[in-house]
Amino acid sequence: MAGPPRLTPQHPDPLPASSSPGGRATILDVAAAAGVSRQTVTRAMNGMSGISAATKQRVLAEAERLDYRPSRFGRGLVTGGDHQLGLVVNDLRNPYTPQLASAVFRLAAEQGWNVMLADVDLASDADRMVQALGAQTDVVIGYLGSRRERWNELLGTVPMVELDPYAEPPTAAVWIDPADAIEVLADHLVATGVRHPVVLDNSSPEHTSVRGVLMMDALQRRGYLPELVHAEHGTAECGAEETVRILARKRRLDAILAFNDVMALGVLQACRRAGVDVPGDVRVVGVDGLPLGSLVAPTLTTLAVDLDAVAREALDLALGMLSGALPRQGAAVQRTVRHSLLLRESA
Amino acid sequence: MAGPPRLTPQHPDPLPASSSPGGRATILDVAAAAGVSRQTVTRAMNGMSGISAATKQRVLAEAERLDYRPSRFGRGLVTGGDHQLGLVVNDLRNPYTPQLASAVFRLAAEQGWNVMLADVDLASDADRMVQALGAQTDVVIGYLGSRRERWNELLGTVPMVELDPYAEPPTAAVWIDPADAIEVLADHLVATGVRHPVVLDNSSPEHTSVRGVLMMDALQRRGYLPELVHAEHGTAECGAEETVRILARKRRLDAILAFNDVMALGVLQACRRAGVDVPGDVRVVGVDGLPLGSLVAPTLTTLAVDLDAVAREALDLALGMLSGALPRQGAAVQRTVRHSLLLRESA
DNA sequence: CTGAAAGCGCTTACAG
DNA sequence: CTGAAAGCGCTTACAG
Repeated sequence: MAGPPRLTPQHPDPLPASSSPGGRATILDVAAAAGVSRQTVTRAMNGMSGISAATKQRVLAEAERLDYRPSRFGRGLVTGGDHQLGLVVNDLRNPYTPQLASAVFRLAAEQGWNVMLADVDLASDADRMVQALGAQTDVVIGYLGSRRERWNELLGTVPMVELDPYAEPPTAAVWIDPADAIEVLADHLVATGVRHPVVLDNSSPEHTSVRGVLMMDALQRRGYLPELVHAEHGTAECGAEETVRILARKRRLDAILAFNDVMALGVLQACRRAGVDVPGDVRVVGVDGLPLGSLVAPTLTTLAVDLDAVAREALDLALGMLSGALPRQGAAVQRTVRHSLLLRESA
Repeated sequence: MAGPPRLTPQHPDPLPASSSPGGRATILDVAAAAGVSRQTVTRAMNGMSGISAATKQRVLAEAERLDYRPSRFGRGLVTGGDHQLGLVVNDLRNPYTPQLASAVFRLAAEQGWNVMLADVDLASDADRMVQALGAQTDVVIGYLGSRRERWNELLGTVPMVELDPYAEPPTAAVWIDPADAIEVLADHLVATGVRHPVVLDNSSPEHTSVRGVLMMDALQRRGYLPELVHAEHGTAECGAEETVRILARKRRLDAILAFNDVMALGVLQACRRAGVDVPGDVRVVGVDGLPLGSLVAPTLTTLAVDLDAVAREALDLALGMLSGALPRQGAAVQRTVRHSLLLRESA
């Protein structure tokens, strides 16, 4: 009746070739160590039913001893995993960036999406970061600047939504358009008696920014002869330095239109230190509408943009492309969000 | 010589059961559609060598037609995937947060780590976010506050490094300790002739913050009878509102120590509007050392913390635990970073 | 309560 | 240049 005696006990799972010499412990290592099958390990690790308290405890102890952590890839492969969104930004320390990122995070979370962030401004290996982002996410949103073609290549099949493109984009994009607000602002400057405005652009002499061009044009069409100043960085420090130079050079000057709010904050600071009254002597205007602008004195007049709207449009495009409801090219995947003049004290 | 004729062409890969009705196309769908094997699809998708231009083009065309994107799980399972770090923060719109996040991102990127961010402050489903974060990352760093026990459970086997714990933590942690700087500050207040300081805490009457307690204690030991004011939120608005109340109530008052820089900015604004000179009438001090504090007038004196150091210690702990060089419990996985007094104009 | 089987979607050898 | 085989680490049925 009895068959030949089994000399070796039947092992529930084949022993792993080597118990991970160098690599992480796997579910089979734990199973072997605890003398159970891998699905019993799964039950213990995930708090599932159908396992005795004693077995569970023994498995968990072995798992801890082996420093076992389930692979997110193995698990994701079978469970499907979560939806993941990549966000490319330029410098988290610029107050604009977290304002945008926060809006994206909030909306994404509402839809059950996780967000991975890549700050490519301070990165020496931005290409690697973008590629890694693409490898870990289902869709990428962000500021791509002049590197968008290269990054679009790097991202391969991962759909991309560009924010604030500097020129007609090859992919989906959300334009952030200051043109209308600039017209309103120019009218406001005329109405308040400005005579000699300066545009403080964040750009190089070879390449004026789009918003710099729009500002100059709107002023010229109203009969102004505005000066255009190029500042290398869009920071408060740079804004302050350029303002010191401008004030030293120009006798007549009664308005400074800065490229963004952060630079305008530097302008305000430089004026304050030079004893120049804002808005009495010089009116100052920023762009972005950061809450920060209402913390300084005088509070900052600015061309505000609704970053919640930017985030909403971007996510809408991203999810639309993913679901197949939207194409991945062409006019159907372009949206526009416009600035609006936010009058505070500085102009 | 010739064998029996093959009536049906040999298919390189078995046809997928159904060409993904509802799900995403897989590599087998593309292989079938292009009439090649899956490894040829891999070659085409990943720009590998060993594939003819014609085949590659045909495969890529089919991939595009089927909207095929390789699964990051399938790929990660075999390639090992990247190292991924989770960061839990409280509110990206608070300027402190991006400053910290930026430091973590920069250091993580230097070591080839990607970062996933979860902002749990504005989230209704913070628990789900933390769990999702744990599922996608190898280690989690962050501000956990009173929810740290629950989240530690949720994270399961994912190691955790708590930042700025409010009390002795069960896990690895980086303390951010203002005690020394507060002593230096208190001496400074004495030296500059302050008589009637107020501590503006971000807390409830039932539970004063650690730093509030330290401030009160340091002042009392120097013979002061400081008043403690509880502000509900750590925002500029709240700081301004409380300051208005304090100014209306107290005739004698010559220093306000705010819970953080952002609140202190609100204090400065309220003083400015009330015609109270800072630092002439009232000295104002914040905590954090945000760059922002040097953009206002007067510039903000503050207890600064080196967030690069915080990020460095946190990453060091995280990577140490992951490599097994560090235990996952106990004193060995606790670090401390101290504030220091940064004297600017407001005190 | 526990385990044997199958399979998630990919890539990396290896063979031709 | 192309394909057959094996396997990454896990979970989900299913069988006992």
